[in-house]
Amino acid sequence: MKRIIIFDGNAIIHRAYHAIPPLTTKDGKMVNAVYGFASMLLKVWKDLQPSCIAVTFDMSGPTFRHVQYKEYKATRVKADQALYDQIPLVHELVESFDLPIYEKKGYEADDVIGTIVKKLEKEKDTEVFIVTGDMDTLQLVSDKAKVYTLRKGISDVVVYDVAGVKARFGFGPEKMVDYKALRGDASDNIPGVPGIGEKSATELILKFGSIDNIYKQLKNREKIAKELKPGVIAKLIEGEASAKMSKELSTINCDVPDLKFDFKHCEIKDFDKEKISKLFQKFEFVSLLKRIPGFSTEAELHDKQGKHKSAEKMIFSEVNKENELEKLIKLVKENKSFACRAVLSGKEVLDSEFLGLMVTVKSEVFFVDAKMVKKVLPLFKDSSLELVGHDLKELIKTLQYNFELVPENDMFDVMVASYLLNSGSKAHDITSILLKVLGKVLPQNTAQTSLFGIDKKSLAEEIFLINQAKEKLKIELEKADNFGLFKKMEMQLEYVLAEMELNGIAVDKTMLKKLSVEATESLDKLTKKIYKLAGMEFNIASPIQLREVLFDKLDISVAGIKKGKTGLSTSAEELEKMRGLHPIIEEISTYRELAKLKNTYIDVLPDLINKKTGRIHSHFNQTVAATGRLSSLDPNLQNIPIRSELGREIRKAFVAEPGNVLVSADYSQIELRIVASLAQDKRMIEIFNNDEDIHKATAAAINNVPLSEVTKEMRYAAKEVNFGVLYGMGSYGLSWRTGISQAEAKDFIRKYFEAFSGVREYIDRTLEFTKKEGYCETLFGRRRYLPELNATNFQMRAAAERMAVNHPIQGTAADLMKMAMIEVHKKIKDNKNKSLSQAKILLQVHDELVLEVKKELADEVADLVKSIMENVVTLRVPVKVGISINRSWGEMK
DNA sequence: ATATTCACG
DNA sequence: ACGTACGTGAATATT
Repeated sequence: MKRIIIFDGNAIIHRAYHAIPPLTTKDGKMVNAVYGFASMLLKVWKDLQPSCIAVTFDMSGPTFRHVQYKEYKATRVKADQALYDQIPLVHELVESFDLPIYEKKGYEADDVIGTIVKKLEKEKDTEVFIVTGDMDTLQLVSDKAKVYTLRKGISDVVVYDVAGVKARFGFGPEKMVDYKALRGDASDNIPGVPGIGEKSATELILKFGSIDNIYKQLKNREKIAKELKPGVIAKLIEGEASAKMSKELSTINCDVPDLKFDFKHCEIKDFDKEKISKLFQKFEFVSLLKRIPGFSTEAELHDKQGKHKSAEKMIFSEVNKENELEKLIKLVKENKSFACRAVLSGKEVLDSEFLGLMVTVKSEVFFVDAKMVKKVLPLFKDSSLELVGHDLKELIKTLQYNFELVPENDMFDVMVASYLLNSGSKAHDITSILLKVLGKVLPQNTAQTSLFGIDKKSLAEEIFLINQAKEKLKIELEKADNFGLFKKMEMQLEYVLAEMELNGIAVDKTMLKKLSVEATESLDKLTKKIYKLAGMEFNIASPIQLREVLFDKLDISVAGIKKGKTGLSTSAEELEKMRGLHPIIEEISTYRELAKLKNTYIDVLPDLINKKTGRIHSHFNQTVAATGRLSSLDPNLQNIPIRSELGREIRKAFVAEPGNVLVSADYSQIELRIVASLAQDKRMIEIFNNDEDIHKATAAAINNVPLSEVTKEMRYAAKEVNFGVLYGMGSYGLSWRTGISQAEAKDFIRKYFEAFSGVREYIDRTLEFTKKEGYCETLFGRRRYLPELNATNFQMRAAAERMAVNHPIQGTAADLMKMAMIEVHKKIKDNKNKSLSQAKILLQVHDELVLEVKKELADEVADLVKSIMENVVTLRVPVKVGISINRSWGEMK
C-alpha cells in the first residue's frame, strides 16, 4: 500500500503564521510560519510514514473564480508582509527536502490538490492524505482520500475520513459542496444563501441532499410548505442565484489542465541531510534538527560515542597579565597539543588588522591580544607540539605575514581531515564539521566580525569544539588508512599553499587597459552589426532573447539542436552547427567570445590587484575538488585563457617583476602515463618508454598500421579516445565528439581495448573494487566514496561508474603534483645556496607549476623543479616535464 | 537561487 | 531504453 501525502502549503503557512508567536532569527528575520510548516512536515512524516509527498501552493494573481465572481475573496484583508516574506523560505525548505511543488497560475492550491487526488484515486493500493489547515478540501474525502487537518494551534490534529465527515456534519463528503453553497464562506466572501447559516444548511442538506433537489422540491409549494418554515423558503427563493453561484465557487476544480503530476517525482528520495541541517541552522530551528527523518539516530549515535569528552565545559578567559601568559605557555607544553585560530579585523589576511590569537588547551580557551602575542609565538617553533585548527592555512598566512614566522608544529587541520574523509562533500566549514563529528549545533553562524565587533566568546566556543572534533577525525583517518596521506601530503602542502597565496602574481595593468579599450570597440561594432542582421535590438547576452531572434524571428532551423530545460540551446557548440546558415551566427560567436574574455578577465583582473602588494593573490582551496585537485578562486587563476589568440594576450599580462622571470614546468601527458602505469598495460607502457607521440601511436595500434601511415584524422580520433578513456566514455559520446557514426565509434572502442587490453582489465577491476568497497582510490590511497555505483537508476549508476574510473587517474595526478610542490618548496627553502630561497612558487594549474625567480637563477631553478617533478614518484613509465622560461605567462611554450 | 554559458586542466 | 566524458569557478540573465 502506497501512502501519498499532499501538502496544502498556503493553508499551513497561514495557519502557522497566526498560531505561532513571532519567532525571529538573530538577524531579525521572521520565521514563525516557516517553523510551523517545517514542524508540520516532520510530524506528518513521522506519523503517517508516507512513501510519497507532494506540496502545493497558491499562485499570486486572479483565479478563474475571480473571473466568475469579482467579489471572490474581496473582503479578505491582505495578509501581513511578514507572512509573504516567509513564502520563499518555505519553498527553499521544500526544495531542500527534494519534494516536488505543484502550482498552477489561475488556480488555487485546492484545485491542484483535487486534480491530483482524482488522478490517484484511479491507482490501486494507494491512499491519499491531504494535509491542510482548513476544511475546504473535505469535499475530496473518499474511500481512498483523507484529510489531515488542524483543530487548533498546530499540534492538535484530526483526520477526516468518510465516517469522520459524517460524524462531524451528519452527512458525507459528497454533500460538502452543497452545504457550503448554502451556508456560504465568510472568509472567501462566498455569499451562500443570505440568512441561512450552519444550522439551517445542515438541516436542508439532511432533508434534501443537494441544492438541485432543494430547488426542484421548491416548485411543489404545497409539499414544501409542510417541511420548511416560511422564512427559510423565502430566503431560498430570494437567494437562488446566489446559491447556484456559490456552489460553483465552492466546487474544487479537479480538472486543472496541464498539471504534470507524476508519482515518481514525489517519492521520498534520499535528500541531502547536510543541506537540510544547514538550512535549519540558518533558520535557527535547533529543536527541529533531531526530528529530521534519519537524522536523529545519527546524532544520537555521535552523542553516545562522545559523551565523556563533549560533556566538558569551556573555560574562557582573556589574557591580560604576564603571569597568565606564562600559565598558558606552560599548559600548552605540558599538554603537548593546542588548538589555535587567528582573530582578524576582516576576512583577508592581507587587508586586515591582526587582533590576536585564540588558544585552546583542553577545556581552557585563552584570547591573547595582539599586544601580548609576542610571548606565545615561540610555541609555533616547537616541533614537538601538535597544532590543531580549522583552516590552518589562514593561521600560517597570518603568522607569516605579520611576524615572518612559519609554524613548525605537527599540524592537524580539521577542515582538511574532514575533506579527506569525504572528498565528495563540500561541507567542511566549522558548523558542518561540528554537527557531523560531535552532533553539536552551534547557536548561530558566528561570523568572525559583525557590526558589533568580534564575538570572542563564540570564536572561543568554536575553537574549543574543533579541538574536540580532532580526536574523532584522527581515528576516522586511521580507519580509512589515510592518516599518512593526511600528515605527509595534505598538512605539508598547507605551508606551500599559504606561501603561494601570500606571494601572488604581478599583472601588467596598462596592457589590460589597452586590451579593454580594443575589446570595447570591437564589441560596439559587433553589436551594431548583429542588430542590423537581426532587424531589431535585443540583449545579445540573454540566451532567451537570442533564442527568440535566431529560431523564431530569423527562423534559422537545423536538425539536432540541443534542448535545455527551457528550450533550444544557443551554446557555442550549437551555434557551430548553424554556421553558414545565416551571417549573424558568426558575429554572435565572435561577440560571445570577446564579451566573455572582457567581462571575466580583462576588466576584472585590474581590480583584484592588492593595494599593498601590487599583485593578485588568488586562494588555492584544498578541500573542494572531489578528486584531490586544488581549486583556485578570487580570482580563479586556473582558468586564465590560452586557447584563443586574445586569450593568450590576457596571459601575457601576467608577468615577472623587473629582473625576474617566470619559470613554468608542466607534466606532459601525465594522466595517460598514470593510466599506463596503473593498468600495467604492456603496449601503452612501451609507447611511453619509447617516447613516442602517444596519440599517434594509439592511432597506429587501433588501425593496425605502422606509425608512418597514421593520418592526421586517425591521430585526432585516437586522441579523443584516449581522453575518453580517462573520462569513462561510451560509444555515443565518442561518435558525438568525433562525428563518426555510433557503430564506427563502438568498433573503434572495441579495437582500442583489444590493443590496450590491460586498460580494459584495469577499468573492470576498478569498477568491481568500487562496487564492493564503496569507494575507489588513487595510487596513494586518496579515497572517493561512490555509493551511487549500486543505484538502480541507470543514469546515476552510469555517472558514478565514470567517476570511479576517472578518480584514480585524475586523483593520482593531483597527488603527484602535490608531492612535487612540497618537495620543490622544501628544496628552495632548505637550500644552502641562500639565493635560491628567493625563488617563489606562484601558481599551480593542475599539471603546471609556475615560479618566479631572479633571471640569473632561472636555469638552476628550472633544472631543480624538473628533476623533482619527474622523480617524485617512480611509475612504470617515465614521467616527463616540460620547462619554459619567460618574462610573461603568455609566452610560455 | 538557478540556469546557461564558457574559461581552464 | 536510458542519454551521452572527468574536474573546477565566474559572469550574466532571469525567476
